[in-house]
Amino acid sequence: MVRNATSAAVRSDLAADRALLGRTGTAQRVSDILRERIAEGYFAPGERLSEDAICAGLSISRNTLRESFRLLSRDRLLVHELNRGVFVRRLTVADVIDLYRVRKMLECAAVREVDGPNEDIESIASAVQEGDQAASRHDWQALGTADLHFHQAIAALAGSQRVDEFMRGILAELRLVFHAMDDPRRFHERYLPRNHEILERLEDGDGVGAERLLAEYLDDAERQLVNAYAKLA
Amino acid sequence: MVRNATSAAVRSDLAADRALLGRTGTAQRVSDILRERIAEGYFAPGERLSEDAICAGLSISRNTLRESFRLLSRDRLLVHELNRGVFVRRLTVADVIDLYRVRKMLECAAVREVDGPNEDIESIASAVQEGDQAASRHDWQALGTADLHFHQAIAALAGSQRVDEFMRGILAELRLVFHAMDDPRRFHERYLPRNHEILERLEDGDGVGAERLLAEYLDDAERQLVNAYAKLA
DNA sequence: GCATATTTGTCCGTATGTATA
DNA sequence: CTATACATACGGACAAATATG
Repeated sequence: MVRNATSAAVRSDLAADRALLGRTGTAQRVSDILRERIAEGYFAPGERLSEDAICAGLSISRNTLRESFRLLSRDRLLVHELNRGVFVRRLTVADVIDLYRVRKMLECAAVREVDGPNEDIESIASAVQEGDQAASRHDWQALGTADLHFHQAIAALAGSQRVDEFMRGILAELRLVFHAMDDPRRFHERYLPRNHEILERLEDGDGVGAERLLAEYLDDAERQLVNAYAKLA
Repeated sequence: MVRNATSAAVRSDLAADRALLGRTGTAQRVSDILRERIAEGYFAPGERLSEDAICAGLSISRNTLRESFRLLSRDRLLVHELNRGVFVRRLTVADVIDLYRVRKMLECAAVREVDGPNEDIESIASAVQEGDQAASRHDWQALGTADLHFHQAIAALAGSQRVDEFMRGILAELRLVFHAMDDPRRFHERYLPRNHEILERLEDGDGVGAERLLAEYLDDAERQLVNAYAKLA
């Protein structure tokens, strides 16, 4: 009986894994855990991740953990130095500039095509709403993630699975930059009203107008972020 | 003496590895070998790659090979099915459309910014020249890769390391599509003169003119490729 | 539908090489 | 220079899933 119940619980876990197609089990699961830890800043940029320590902590083998490390290195969240181990990525100012160059290309191209009602705009609107609620709660962490959701939704206007995935990676890297800064409040707070404006243009079907606002937004954000980041490095 | 000479030779190999920063040794090397085999069509789309067979063939352990598989899966060249193994990716028509959507976004945005002399245009010119030579040799395989080099150089105009890498992946996927087709000649041959035209515009600093030609090029190529590919699937 | 062989998933132990105190 | 700690890579083992008869 008990054995059956346990077996059923395990089975449903495996079924859930199977649903997410690429799942290979442990390695993928572990990489998701580590990705989360990195995203929330538990592992700081520059920190070295010891194989033995994490193996022991998560009760997995070195081989499995190494597979997880590979996945995260591929996502640029970890850097692998030969015979030295893996470290949480520490981005340079040049990286920040590169990230914003990519964002300008993708996000601007995505909004420019908008010339009428588009159902994908709903997810942009809900990201803006998410930001409003976070701001009213004075939850600046949540405001930051709402801003990322906003721009992820912007990129999704392109309607390309690969652009979506690329953008996810870009924003995950950007999160590393935000974690290196002390005060996320002032940074994200300033841009909330501009997200509203961009949304309005899109809802009016004015893609080129939205593009202009978005380009200004990204230039300002890049300038401010580079200034703040250069002081730390 | 002999021992010293051998040691020196090995050392220079390792030094070369170290120079290419991300090198982690065997796994990376093996993934490069497999990537090459896939690119040249030795492993056909849909084919399963046996762990034992490749381990034996390359004289490496399963653990190392599995790390290589991870790397290639991350590049979308292999797909990993749980408890079934890895297969060479087989792209759908939707994938082809997605790939061209990305190309239009990136390549058009890259050329649009050109408004004057640019040293990066040299590599575009040499790719065109590479295509001319391949065509004169009637080497259609080489013509195909020259075309890919051309578009890689186009994307490089953006001046972003991440865009370069993304584009490399996009074009590697596209190679899988070309391998599924029988006659690469007619496909690539048609577009060589258009590459010349685009290059001329860029050398004249006419970015927007180049963008228009490039957009037409990509639309035509997509249409033709989708038609040919739909017949196979 | 069942029993088989094959293949993958995961883990362990170890020998070797590398970096660092 | 030595010693310690760690990463790399290998080979073997067993369970679980899949493919085959």
